[in-house]
This record gives sequence, structure tokens and C-alpha cells, in this order.
Amino acid sequence: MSLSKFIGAKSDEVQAKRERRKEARPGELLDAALDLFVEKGFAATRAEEVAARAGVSKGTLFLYFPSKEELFKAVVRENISGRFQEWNEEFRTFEGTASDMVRYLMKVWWERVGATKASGITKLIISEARNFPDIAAFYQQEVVRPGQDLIRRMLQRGVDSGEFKVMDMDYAIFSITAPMIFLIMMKHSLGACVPQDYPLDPERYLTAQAHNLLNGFCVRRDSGKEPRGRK
Amino acid sequence: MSLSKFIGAKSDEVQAKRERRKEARPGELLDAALDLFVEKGFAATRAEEVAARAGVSKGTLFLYFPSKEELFKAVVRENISGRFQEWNEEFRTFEGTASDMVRYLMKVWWERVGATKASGITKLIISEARNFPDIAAFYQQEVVRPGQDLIRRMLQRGVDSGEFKVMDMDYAIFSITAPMIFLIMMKHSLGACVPQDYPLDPERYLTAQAHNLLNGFCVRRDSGKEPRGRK
Amino acid sequence: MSLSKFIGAKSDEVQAKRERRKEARPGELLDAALDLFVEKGFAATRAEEVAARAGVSKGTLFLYFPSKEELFKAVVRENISGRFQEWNEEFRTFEGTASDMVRYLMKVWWERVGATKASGITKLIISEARNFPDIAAFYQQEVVRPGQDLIRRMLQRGVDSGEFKVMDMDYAIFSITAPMIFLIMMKHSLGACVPQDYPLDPERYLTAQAHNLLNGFCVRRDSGKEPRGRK
Amino acid sequence: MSLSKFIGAKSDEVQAKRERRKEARPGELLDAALDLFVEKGFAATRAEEVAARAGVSKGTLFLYFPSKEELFKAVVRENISGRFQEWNEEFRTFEGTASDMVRYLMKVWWERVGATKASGITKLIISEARNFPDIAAFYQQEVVRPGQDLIRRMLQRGVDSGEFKVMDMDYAIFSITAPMIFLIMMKHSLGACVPQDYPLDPERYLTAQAHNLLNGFCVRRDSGKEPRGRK
DNA sequence: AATGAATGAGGGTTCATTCAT
DNA sequence: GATGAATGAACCCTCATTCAT
Repeated sequence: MSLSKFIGAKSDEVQAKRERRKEARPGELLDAALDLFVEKGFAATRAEEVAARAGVSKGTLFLYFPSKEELFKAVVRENISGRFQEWNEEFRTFEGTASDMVRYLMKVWWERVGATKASGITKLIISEARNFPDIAAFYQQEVVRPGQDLIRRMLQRGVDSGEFKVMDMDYAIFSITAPMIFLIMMKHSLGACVPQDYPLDPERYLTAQAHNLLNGFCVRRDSGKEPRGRK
Repeated sequence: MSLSKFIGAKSDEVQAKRERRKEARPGELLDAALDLFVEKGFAATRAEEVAARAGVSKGTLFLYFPSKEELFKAVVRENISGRFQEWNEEFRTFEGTASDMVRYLMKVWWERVGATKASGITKLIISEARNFPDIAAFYQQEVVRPGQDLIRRMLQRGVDSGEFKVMDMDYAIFSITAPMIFLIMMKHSLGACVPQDYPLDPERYLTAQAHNLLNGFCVRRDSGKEPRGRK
Repeated sequence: MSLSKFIGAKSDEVQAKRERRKEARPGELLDAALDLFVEKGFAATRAEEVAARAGVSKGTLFLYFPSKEELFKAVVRENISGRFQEWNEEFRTFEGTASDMVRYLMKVWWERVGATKASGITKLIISEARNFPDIAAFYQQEVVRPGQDLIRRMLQRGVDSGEFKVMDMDYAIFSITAPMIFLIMMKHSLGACVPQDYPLDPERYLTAQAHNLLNGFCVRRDSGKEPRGRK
Repeated sequence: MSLSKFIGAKSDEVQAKRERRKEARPGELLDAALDLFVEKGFAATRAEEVAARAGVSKGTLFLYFPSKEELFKAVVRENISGRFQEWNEEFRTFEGTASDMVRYLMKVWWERVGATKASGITKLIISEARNFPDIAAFYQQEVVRPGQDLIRRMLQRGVDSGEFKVMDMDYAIFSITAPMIFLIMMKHSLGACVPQDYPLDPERYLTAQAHNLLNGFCVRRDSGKEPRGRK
């Protein structure tokens, strides 16, 4: 807090407000753009609409981003968190069982990503991947791969400790990620359109999913043989 | 199969080919449109491109479909199979265990939907749901709900027979559907952009997923208590 | 003239008209564009105006030229005549004196270029050279240089035959071209704005200019010494 | 030269510098604007660029000139010298021959106009005449006409003294002005783009041009009859 | 029925101009 | 006076849609 508050009074305050606005502009625009891109897709989102939602005029948008496509890339860049170092550390020092870890992973993922605006970026990239292949590749490298590595280490720890069965890791990883991707797509797609059909509590769903995945549906171990139904 | 084949001879054959082509027109357009809508989204797909891929001129497209939006709806209508009656019957008379059924469901779903062009419609609707809420609602009612009902009956059968534990059915259903949705999104999105990162065999993935879901990761039953990791 | 006129009648005629229009479109657009670019410059000419002058809608312009800049280049390309081979031949076989040739050159240049729409292209390129340096270079190479070569040969012929004095050819060439460039700029610039100040007959001007250039203003030969005026 | 230089001392000097800068502002803007208008034309010149080149902000430009068009007019006004009174006097008292005068005119014109930034204004007005007809008329009246009158008097003096032939004055005037206009257009247009093609020394060109004009190309007087070449 | 030339409303982008600081 | 963020009219260009052939 600066002294100017006591000696500068009014003009400084106004100055501060304007500067705060100016500094905040790009962020406000990125927020508005993320919302709209997630909601309607890149092509169907109009630049003017983004500007309006951010409370500025169309021209102002192009003061901060040279084109709609650059705005899109900035939205992605801004929202792709490189928080994996932190998360890796968190999991390296985790003290519970591997099962605890699985549950914990899903829980914190929801709290930090799934439940926040950041989840929109995943929906956005999955929806637009074919139109922006380089962004898709970037996301794959920066987010998907580190995420898979983290999950792989987690599962391996369970296997190494004898807690988990030996399993095909490449496939098991997707057993963990699929429900998260699913949850995001539902949240931003069908779930947003027909909410009455998705009255589920995401956290509870993830808990149930983790439980099912860890223990299985079956009372006794299932043989795993091929089905014998007709056809 | 028409009689004209037997009474027309050669010149009729040509006529037949032309008529077949003519009658096939809308179908070819719908096929082309499905591909492009899935690939690029509704807004980014140009009508002329659809026509070109179907091998007709731009004008012809509008001869069969009054507008791009109507084309979109026709694509959805055409590809949303009302095959649940048939499938319900198939599952009602299924003779194996509930576990067999789960595996069988995933397998035939992949063969009949996931691996075919029909999978595109799911990706399409999920991507465009927010832009076409009425279509989303229609899909929800015609496809999602019947599908969930089918899965619910399947799981209930397992519970009733003592093969499956008692579980929260509303959530368990998603444990079955999530990997299928996931597979579709990957196939038509990131997987199509960075194929080297998705070298998985979908059928094997589904088998593994079914196995994990049925038997769990754990060697022994996991307690299911909350994780005790830091924070 | 085709027979269709006698057997096809109406539908063929209409077809012909439409095709003629279609074929004529680019030409009509180029004509309109040349006029407007000459009149107002590249930047101040609006695409819609070009279209309107050609009697078509804005969109049609872009059916034939992918951008305003490509339209500009097409205008230049279309109007830069590579007629120098023909002209070289004409001058090679010319039978009069070198003085005749100078007068003839100016006369036919006026008839074939100066008086026609083609003169606009020179004004256009001179006005826009700095904005389109590559086009300027192209024009320099395709038009200016061949033109200068032609004039140089003409003057050299006069010198060789003893009709003209020995002179610095590089500079004499500009004595021939300057009045032509001048005439073009006046025609499309000041002369078009204040016509009452330019009531001159271009052909007579060129004749007078040729006469002055060939015989000089002076009754007797002037010494050519440096001027002795004050300063 | 102002008195402040003698009474102000140091602090005043700073003050003077600032005021000089302040007072110089419009001049710097006009200079920058002239350069850019000459180079790119009125429409293609951006106000911000003018301001930047003058070292001020965009807003400041509009502090001094209410609009881009007014800036343009001010540029023209500023650079159209009303120096004809002075020049008329200079020529009235000129003591050499009429031929000397012609050479002298071209020489001093080059020194005082052609070689300086002032030449740009001619190129500018010729290029933009059609877009600003009133400015063209103003220029015609304030510059072209007085210039032509000056040249006419000069030529008439030669005719009156028996040094020059009797000639059609209206046309002879253009024989003097054409090379000057030509030189300006080349300097600011093609010559600036393909400099290797215009390695000529302007002063030498004007001298040669004056010589050619005064004495003619021909060794003997040419008949002036119509050419007899083919066609 | 099929074509494809033509249309014009709509959206991205620029930039002269304004105005709060 | 000076600044530069903000504005919005205007322009280039696209593309769904029409319609004469």
C-alpha cells in the first residue's frame, strides 16, 4: 500500500483505476473468450461478442490481440497450467496407499481443474483439435503426457508395493483419465443443455468411479473369459 | 431389390444406375456432411465443401436440404440409430453371466458404433451441443437415456443374481459409458492429431477397461476410506 | 457466325448472352478497376465501387480476383503491353529520316498509348510505385527499358547518318520521354481537375515539342556556356 | 533572430529550447506528413505513423490539426511557396541572354525546388489531384500559373530580342516545364524504386535538356514536314 | 434435376478521432 | 499541452443462399 493514498488523493486514485483497468483488460478478454470459445466453438464465436462480454468495444479487442486466432492461442496458453512439477512433488511425498492416491488424485483434480474454469480449456481443445492441430500437439505434450506420466508412476507404485495387480499400464492409465475427460465433456456439453439428466455430484461420481476401479463390480473375482452370449 | 433388374435389360441398366445415383444423392451428401461436421465443426464446415466431397455442385446441396442447419439436423437424424429395441431384445435373451454381458456390450458397441462412422455423430453432438440445444435434448432422449436404461438393466441383473455388489446404479452407469465416450472423443480429436500418442488398440482397451471395472485394480479389497495424504 | 443462330433460337441466345457476360466479367472489372485506381489511387478505391462500376455486386468481384491487391496486379498485367517486338520491327523498317522518326514515334505513341486507356496504367504505376515496388520494378523492366532501348536506337541512327549531332544518349532519351510522361500525368491529374487550364491539343503539343527538340528554340546556334546571371 | 538570446541566460535557454520545441511541433509534424504523403499517398498514410515520425503521440497530432484532411491541406499550404514575386524580380533584372536565362531557370529551380523536400509537394499534388480537386485548383492558381507566366515572359524576351524564333508560346512553355515535372516524378517514384536504372545526375540532365531545347538535335535545320514512314 | 454465377448480409480488421487522465 | 486507451464507422472478404439456365 503506497503513501500516495494519503498525499495524492483523488487524481492518483483515478489514475490507479485506469491503470488497473488497462492491466486487467487482457485478462478480462481472455476470460470472456474462454467462456465463449468453450460454449460455441472458435468459428461460431464472434469477436464483437467477446469484446462485449469483457465490457469493451470491438476495436479494443484488437488492441490487445492481433487477430481472433491469436486470441484463441492466447486463451489456450493462458489456461494450460504447467503445474506438473508441483503435482509431481506432491505425489512423490504422498504417504498413503496407492489406492488412497488414486482417490486423492481424482479429488484434487476435480477441485483444481474439473470444477474450475480451467476445465473449459480441455473441452475447447478436444472440440477444436482438428482445426488447430499444432495446438493439439502442444497440449498433448504439455498436459496430456505429463499427466499420463504422473498416473503411470502412481500405478507403478501400487504394483511395486504389491497393492495392485500387475496390469497393462498403457491401458490402465486411460481407466483413470477417461472418467475425468468424460466429466469435463458432460459439464460443458450435454450436461449444460439437459441438466435435469445430469443431476450427479461430480465428486461423488469420481469417488464411486475410483471405488469401482479399485475393487471391481464383482463380489467374487470374475474369470475374464470371453463372453458366451449368442452371435 | 427391384424388379426392373429383370425386365429392363441393358438400357434399363444404365437408367437404373442413374436412378440409383440420383436416389443415393442425399445419402452421399449426408455422409460427406457427417465427415466434415465431425472434423471441423458445424460453423467451420462450408456448404460448398460438403457438396464437393459428395461430388455434386453447391446448388444441388440446397436442392435436397433447404439450409445448412437443416442439413445438420438431417445428418443427426440419419445417424441416430433407433436400434435399441433390437439391442434390448438381444440383451433380454443373453445367456451368459452379467460380467460376460458387460464385456459383450462393450465389444459389440465398438463393432457397431465406435469403430464405424456412426461414432462421429456422438463426437459431433457433444461438440455442438451448446449451439444446438434442441438437438442435444433429442439425442439425450433418443440415445443416451435408452442406452443408460439398457446398462442399468444389465447391472441390475448382476446385482439381482448376486454376481455384482450392490452399488449406486446412477453412478455405476457412467463407469460403463465414460470409456466409450472417451474412446470416441480421442478417435475424432486428439487421437486424429497426434496418432503416435494413441497407438492403443480400442478393442483391447475396452477389454482391459471391462476387466478393471469388474475386478478392480486391487489384489485385496481396498478399504475405501478417505486418503490420508498431506493436505 | 454460327448456325445455332438459325436452329437454336432463343435458349441458345440466352445461353450465349450469359456466357458472354461471364467471359466478359473479368474484363469489365479490370476496366472499372483501372479507371478507379487511376482516378483515386489504390488505397482510396473501394472494392465495392469497382464492382458497382462494372455493374456487379461486391461479392462477384472476389469471384474473379482473390483480393484487392491481386485485382491491382491483374490490372497492371492486363494493361502492360508487350508490344515492343512489333514496334521494334516497325522502326527497323522505317524509311524516313531520323527526324521523321522522332515525330512519328511521338505521334503513334499518342495514338496507341497516350490517347487510350492504356495511358492510365503509367499514371497508376508512377503514383503507386512506392507502395508496390515489385510492380514498379516489373514495369521498369518490361516497359521502360525496352522503350528506352527503342528510342536509343532511333537517336543512334540519326547520329550514325550524320543527321543528329553527337550527344549524350543517356540524357537525350529523357528529352524524348519526359514530354510523354508529362502529358500522361497532366491528362490524369491536374488536366482532369482544371481542364480550362489545359486546353492544349496533345498531338499539337507533341508536334511542337518534337520540333523544338529537333531544331531548338534559337535562331542561331547558342553558345551553351554557363549562364552569367547574378548569384 | 530574437532578443531573448541576449537577455535570457541559462534557465531561459532551457525554457527557450522547450518553447522552440513546442513551437516546432507543427513544423515537425508537417515535415513528417509531407514525407509520408509523398511516399505512400494520402489514403495509405496512417496518422499514427506521421505522429511517430515526428516523435509525438497520436493524440498530439490531432491537437494541432483537426483532421487528417486538414493536415494534408496544411502540408500543401506550408510547402507551396509564394516566392514568385522574388523570382519575378530576379528575372526582370537578369542581364544575360534568353538562352542563359533558360539554363539559369532550370538550374535554380533544381537548386531551390527540385533538389529539396519542396519537390515532394509537386509529386504529392499530381498524385492526389483527383482526390482533392480544390487543392489542385489552388496549386494551379498559386504555383503553376505564376510559373508559366514567368516562363512565358522569359521566352517572349528571347523572341522580342530576335534570339528565339517566333513560336507557339502556349506549347513552348510545356517544353520547359515537362522535364522538371518529369524529374520530380522520377525522383519520388520509379527512381526511388529502381535507383540503378536512374543513375543520372539531375543537374546534368537539365543542362543537356536546356541545350537540346535551345539548339535542337539536328545538325542542319529539319524541314518539319510530316513523316513519310510506312503506315 | 443439376449447375454455378451472382448476391449481400455478416464478421474480422483497420484506423481516424475522441477524451479521461 | 501531451498521452494513449478506447471507440466505432468503414472496409475487405467470406460464404450461405438464390435463381436463371
